Amino acid sequence: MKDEWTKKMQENGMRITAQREAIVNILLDSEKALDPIEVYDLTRKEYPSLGMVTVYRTMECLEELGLLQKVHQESGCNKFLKAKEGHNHLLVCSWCGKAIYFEGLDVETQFEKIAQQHNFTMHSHWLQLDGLCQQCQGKS
Amino acid sequence: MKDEWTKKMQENGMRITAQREAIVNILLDSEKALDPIEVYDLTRKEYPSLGMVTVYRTMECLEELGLLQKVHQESGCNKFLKAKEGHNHLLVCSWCGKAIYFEGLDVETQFEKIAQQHNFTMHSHWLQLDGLCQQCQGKS
DNA sequence: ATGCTTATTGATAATGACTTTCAACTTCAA
DNA sequence: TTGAAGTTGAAAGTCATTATCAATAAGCAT
Repeated sequence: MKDEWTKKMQENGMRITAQREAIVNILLDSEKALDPIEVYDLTRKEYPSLGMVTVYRTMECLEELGLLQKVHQESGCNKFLKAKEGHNHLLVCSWCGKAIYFEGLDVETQFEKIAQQHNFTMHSHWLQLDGLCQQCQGKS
Repeated sequence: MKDEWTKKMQENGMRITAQREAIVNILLDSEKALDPIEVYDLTRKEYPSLGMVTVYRTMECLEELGLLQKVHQESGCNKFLKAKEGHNHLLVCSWCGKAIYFEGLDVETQFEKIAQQHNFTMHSHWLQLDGLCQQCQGKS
């Protein structure tokens, strides 16, 4: 997965720097969506001199390359999760933030139908289930 | 609808002021989700001395009362739409912002099933279709 | 209607997230 | 190895949102 990211970054003219590697490692390791400050704090454990600006810039690039995907939660709308191609259906734990892409739901056709009924041309949809994962049940 | 809002506001100890009435009018009239600045600008046409802070506070209260619902869009995550009880399925025009609550989709059971499969207890879900409404087709 | 308690208002200041700027530094292709 | 071009981080700037507080207004009790 890291190779894939590195490749895509290089292909798009991005240089691989130590800072970017550290940031990418954090993002790839995380099973929850992270905002820039969280990434900053986590990454500085490995790379203390890292600047906040670098985090913003790197995450922006990674999103543009489709490697990161924005996740909106109660806890913030600036959180990013490693993207999973063609899967924008998410199950998110509202306590710990753990995010799981799920499949096995065949609703796209129904979505299209709804859109047509209202004379909309649909471009994208967004489906997110919020709840508590097994570890966090009973905590809220 | 306005009566309903006024009633709910009063029941919860909120006083009905001219400013709040003006803000509520704007929100009830709008067929798209608005952010605080948009509400501020629109409302000042009727009530020029209105302060930004009042907009923030009023909208916050209205959200707490369940009269407003947050809508996340590309254009911002601080937009609010008049809520429709029990309907969190939205069709949003990505050009003009027009938002329509839709029904006729029976997916809650499937959502529950997905959650169970991953040992989640689901609390809420969020479904939004983004596209272009009839008037805006061909504009983007 | 009148007064009084208490919520509300808006100007101002403060905060906090994010962006811009720029000189020094690093990557990587030649 | 060298140099052009991308990258970095400190500092300053911007913008949305929040806190503060004295003045004001709502609405209840009289």
